[in-house]
Amino acid sequence: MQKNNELSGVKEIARRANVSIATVDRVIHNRTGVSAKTKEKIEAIIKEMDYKPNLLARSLASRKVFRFAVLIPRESAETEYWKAPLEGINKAWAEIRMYGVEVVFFHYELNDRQTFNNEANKILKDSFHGILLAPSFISEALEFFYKCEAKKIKCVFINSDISNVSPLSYIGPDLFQSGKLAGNLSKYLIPDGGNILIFNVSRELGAEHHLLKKATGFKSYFEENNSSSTVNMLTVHRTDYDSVMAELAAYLKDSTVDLLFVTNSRVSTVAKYFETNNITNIKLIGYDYLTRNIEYLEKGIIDFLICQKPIEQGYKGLLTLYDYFVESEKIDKVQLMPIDILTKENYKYYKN
Amino acid sequence: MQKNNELSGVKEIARRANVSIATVDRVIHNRTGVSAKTKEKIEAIIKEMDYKPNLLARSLASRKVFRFAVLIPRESAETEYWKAPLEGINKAWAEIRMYGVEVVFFHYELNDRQTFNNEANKILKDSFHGILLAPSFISEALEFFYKCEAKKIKCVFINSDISNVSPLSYIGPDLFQSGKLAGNLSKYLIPDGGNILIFNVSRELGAEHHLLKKATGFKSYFEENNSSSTVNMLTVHRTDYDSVMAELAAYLKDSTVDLLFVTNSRVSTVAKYFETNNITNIKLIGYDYLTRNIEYLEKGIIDFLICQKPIEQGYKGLLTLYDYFVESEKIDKVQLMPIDILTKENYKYYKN
DNA sequence: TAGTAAATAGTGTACGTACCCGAAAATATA
DNA sequence: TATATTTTCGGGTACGTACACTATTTACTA
Repeated sequence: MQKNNELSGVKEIARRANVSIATVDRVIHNRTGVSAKTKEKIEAIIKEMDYKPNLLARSLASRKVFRFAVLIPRESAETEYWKAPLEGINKAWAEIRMYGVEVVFFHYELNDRQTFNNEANKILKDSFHGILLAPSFISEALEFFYKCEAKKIKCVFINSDISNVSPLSYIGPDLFQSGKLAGNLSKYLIPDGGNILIFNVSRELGAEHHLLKKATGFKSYFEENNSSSTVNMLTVHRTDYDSVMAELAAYLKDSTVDLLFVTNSRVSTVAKYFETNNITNIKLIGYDYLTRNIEYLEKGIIDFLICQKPIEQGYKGLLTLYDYFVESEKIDKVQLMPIDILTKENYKYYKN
Repeated sequence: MQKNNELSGVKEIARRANVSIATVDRVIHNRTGVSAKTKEKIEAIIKEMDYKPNLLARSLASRKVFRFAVLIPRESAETEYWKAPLEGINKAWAEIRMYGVEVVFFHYELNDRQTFNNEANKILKDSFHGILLAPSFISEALEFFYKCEAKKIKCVFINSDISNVSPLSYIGPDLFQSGKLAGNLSKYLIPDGGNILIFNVSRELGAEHHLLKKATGFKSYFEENNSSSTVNMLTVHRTDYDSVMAELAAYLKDSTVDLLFVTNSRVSTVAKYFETNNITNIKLIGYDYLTRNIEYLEKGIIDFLICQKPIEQGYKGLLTLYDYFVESEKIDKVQLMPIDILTKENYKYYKN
């Protein structure tokens, strides 16, 4: 069996247009050096043939290399979350490296905004075509983004977005809706009229903006449905177990809570507290498919986990840069991730 | 910026081994015509260099074509379900056709097992390297599978599996667990001790085996949890609205039902019945992200939809054949799909 | 109108691999 | 030893595209 030897490709275009391959090449890449007349003719033929360049041959012949930087938090002792996007990025890289894609990784600490600046500056000193970043710290990320724009470097955001700014694409959850879904799920856990606590656990204020979006979405569910539930919010600026425990204990001493919504992956910290103190009457909703969280989901201490495909975010993030540069495709400005619900019953089948 | 001009590729291997490129090529594809000594030497060098062939160049230079047949149900007036796998297949094909992949489609009617045989025979008369099929009718599919095995044609199953048979891969849901999850979801909808009805809607008995697996899984949840709920099952061998309606009405006249579990995408038919008859006190769980189902999910008539990534099933199905033949990768025998839960709140973000 | 610069078009090689074909070496047969 | 066979290997071209380099045509200047 043979590959389709139908006349196709630049050679056939050249033959039909009575020009050389090089001329066809010129109009395809719309370079200069072709008269308007021939250009028009060739373009017509290309359209008529519905010519699609052979990407294999193209990238084989091209000596071009695209360099992408990745700027995301380092996986921390407190949460393994960022392992997932990294895994997705590496998977994508493996698929496209033969097309001439180079990737350099830069990691900052989620509880230290200065490290973001350090890594960002390293990137700016080097030379990259595109950057895949998690803009955890709004003002720092914004500053960096503008510098990139000035240098004509394309950015793709993952995990959380920044308002009023337009990267090549945002790939991640709709944070508001994600929170709203959490609110909705509460109706399956407790009757209306209960006491609900939104619990934010985050060291850096700047990295917290996306948690607040979730909280807002969560609250909106109750407002829109004229719920008689009471929804309060508590924020802890420490992420270690003892601090979280202390703050939570203090709160629970004065107030009754029927359902607790943790706005990020730190839900396992709360679950651990519930477990050690034998608290079984508070329903618990949180985020992310992490081993520690799954453990508590399995045990029934966490009732629902909401997940947003972190691996896929990384995977799509790098592929988006690739599509833009190598395949020069038009890119969706926003690529929202699904809002997945994990329970004790279905988590085994989840693909992060 | 230039591509890595580090010495790599067959040329470098040939240089190091003091042989020609052709000889290296011979050992790579372990063809005959190379002395044991040189073969050994070249293999050592390949290992040492950790040589990875450039797939682009390989497939560009290769004149090989792989022909795959796709044998799945035609999208019917009653359910658009099979549009989704088809979409996934076409997406995958678009990505790999430049690697020399040909795909021919064959469609059978889900309510007529004879059409399966007709199409299957067409496939056997032609010449294909691999087949992607939905083995809806067990005995017919089994017969076809054995004929393919005899002709050394590789098969990939999607959507439902057949026991005691080993295709190249099965890509689809774990039907038992899927049903079990549905059972679990019931606890969020009705208190324990309720009356539950499993409802199968399927014309052909043979195409129903995977529905029964779901039903078994569903029941197992109640057994394992020592539930006091009553679980009955009803099967209708017509798929048109009037027949379904009649059967259901007859059943409901004699029995009270608190929750109804429809084992396939026909749940919208039931929902329509509920809507027109203003039945609001029966919770409804069903399958698949179809426009009609989503409509009733939005309206609150369907409470949960379970989805199993039909598009991805098709996508992965074709890619699996491709990986096996073109990239000669080792293939996972079973590729289970996630069991996704859709509610009114999160369906908008679902990727089928 | 020659002479020159600018615009336009063509030729040829390279990318990394596959594979045909023929040459050389090794072995077998006479 | 001469010839025929077989085994082993190298040369060279092709895949479809990119691009550097060269050749031709056209337009412009003096």
